[in-house]
Amino acid sequence: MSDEDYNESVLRVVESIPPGKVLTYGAIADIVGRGGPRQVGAVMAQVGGGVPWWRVVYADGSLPGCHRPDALDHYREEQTPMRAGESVVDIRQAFWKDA
DNA sequence: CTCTTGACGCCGG
DNA sequence: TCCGGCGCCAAGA
Repeated sequence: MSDEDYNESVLRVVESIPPGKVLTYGAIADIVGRGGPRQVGAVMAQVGGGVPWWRVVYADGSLPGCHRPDALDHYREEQTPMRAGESVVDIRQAFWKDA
């Protein structure tokens, strides 16, 4: 497995996330079966520009600072479950339990 | 080769 | 339930 294959695997998982749902860095790392949350984050930072990056959040549903207000627009558009009045995803409901 | 840094996560107070 | 701190893994200086 080369680095490129790893990147591709991560990107593929992110692309497979349906609208209104989200996955955590740790979950993605677990699905890919290689590296850890930090590595997934590293991949996203480098080549995550072409995928629905806003559907990837912290394990507690909070947003990485890099998502900026842009992600909020997508969430509103996709009807993503959010915590009332707070820019935080309701991980309990939004977590994509299949994969 | 060692130290720091970063799109993270879990444990304990 | 909220906060702070420690642990992890790889890349870069």
